[in-house]
Amino acid sequence: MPLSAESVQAIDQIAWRRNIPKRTILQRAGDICPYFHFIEKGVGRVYYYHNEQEITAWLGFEGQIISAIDSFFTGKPTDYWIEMLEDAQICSICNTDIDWLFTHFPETERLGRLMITENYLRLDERMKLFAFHTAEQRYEILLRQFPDILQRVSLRYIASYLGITQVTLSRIRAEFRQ
Amino acid sequence: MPLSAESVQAIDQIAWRRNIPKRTILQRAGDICPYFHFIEKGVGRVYYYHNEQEITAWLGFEGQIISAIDSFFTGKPTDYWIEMLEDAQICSICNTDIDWLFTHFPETERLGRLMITENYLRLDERMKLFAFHTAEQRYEILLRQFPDILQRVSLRYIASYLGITQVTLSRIRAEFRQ
DNA sequence: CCAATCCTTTTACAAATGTTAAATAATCAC
DNA sequence: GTGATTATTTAACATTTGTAAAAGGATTGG
Repeated sequence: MPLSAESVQAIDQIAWRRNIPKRTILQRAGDICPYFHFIEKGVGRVYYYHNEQEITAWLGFEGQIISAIDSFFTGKPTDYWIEMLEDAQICSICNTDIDWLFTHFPETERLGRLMITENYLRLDERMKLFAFHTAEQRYEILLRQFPDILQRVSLRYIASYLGITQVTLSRIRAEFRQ
Repeated sequence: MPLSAESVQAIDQIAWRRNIPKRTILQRAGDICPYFHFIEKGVGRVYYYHNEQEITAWLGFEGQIISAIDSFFTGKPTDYWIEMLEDAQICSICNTDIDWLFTHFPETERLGRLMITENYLRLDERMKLFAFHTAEQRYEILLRQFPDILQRVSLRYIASYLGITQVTLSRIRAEFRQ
């Protein structure tokens, strides 16, 4: 989507680009100024605790956005942690800056709406994946979607992202090898 | 959110309000101009076919929006059917009219963004419901959320919405009666 | 290189949910 | 009201997934 030079300059002003090493925690649960992070390089995971277990809610790859998206929208402290799993290059924008941007450069509001819409559709896909596919089908679909995921993300995070235990994932993989 | 008189008038022009009887199909799979329907009275369900079975993807009550929301956003033909389960009062807006509205009345674009955001958060809730709760917990939570749902929606639709078979739902209900 | 730690697989068993079919209950059309 | 249809429950059995514990592999820091 094309933007005017003024809007682009404004985005440049509020965006914060940087390189960060593997295992950096991009965001901690409890933060009240959540960022929206655009991944230029690297893989990250969004997770939170449920019954003292880490649950991987989202995996983000190059060209995608990774964010504690509920908190980003509501302005309340987030329950999510965000960790980069590889050395990464990240471009972040704080949500108060986003509000400023939308108010002063109305055309960016449309961009924002379209980005939320895109995320909505991805979440809708993920919802259908859970509602109507077995664990094995979800694993196959994930591999097709991200062919290099096995080299980049450890199996316990993948299991958690698929909503199954590591034991079940191991069983599925054992089936596959036959 | 307050809107100017001009925006309100424009919305009035494109909105289509009407009463429809129980069992009316609001939208058929394959349609290419999907509507977004605001429910003023009644209950509706959004469903689609998966392995020749009807799957209830969404239930909508008074004050909520019901829509083949993927198609509404993408402009592609929808796979969803929408049926009202009670005599209902509906206010519908076509997505091409929405685009016109957003372009000519920029303040409505913010309203649109906030509405999508709200729907995103609801879907996120539903996602977590599936990922981290048993069928029994999902049923309890649904009853708390919509206390009159048992009088208004038949159990097979509820089972489908919860992502379980009718048999499993019956078992859960039998447990409850003890 | 080695010990410690973390990651993954395997095993045995338990619990949850699905499948099929039949029985019962409720609703609808005439 | 009555018969037909639809909705819900129950039963028996199969399958999937979870839990806990142990064992084997891989990785890391000194």
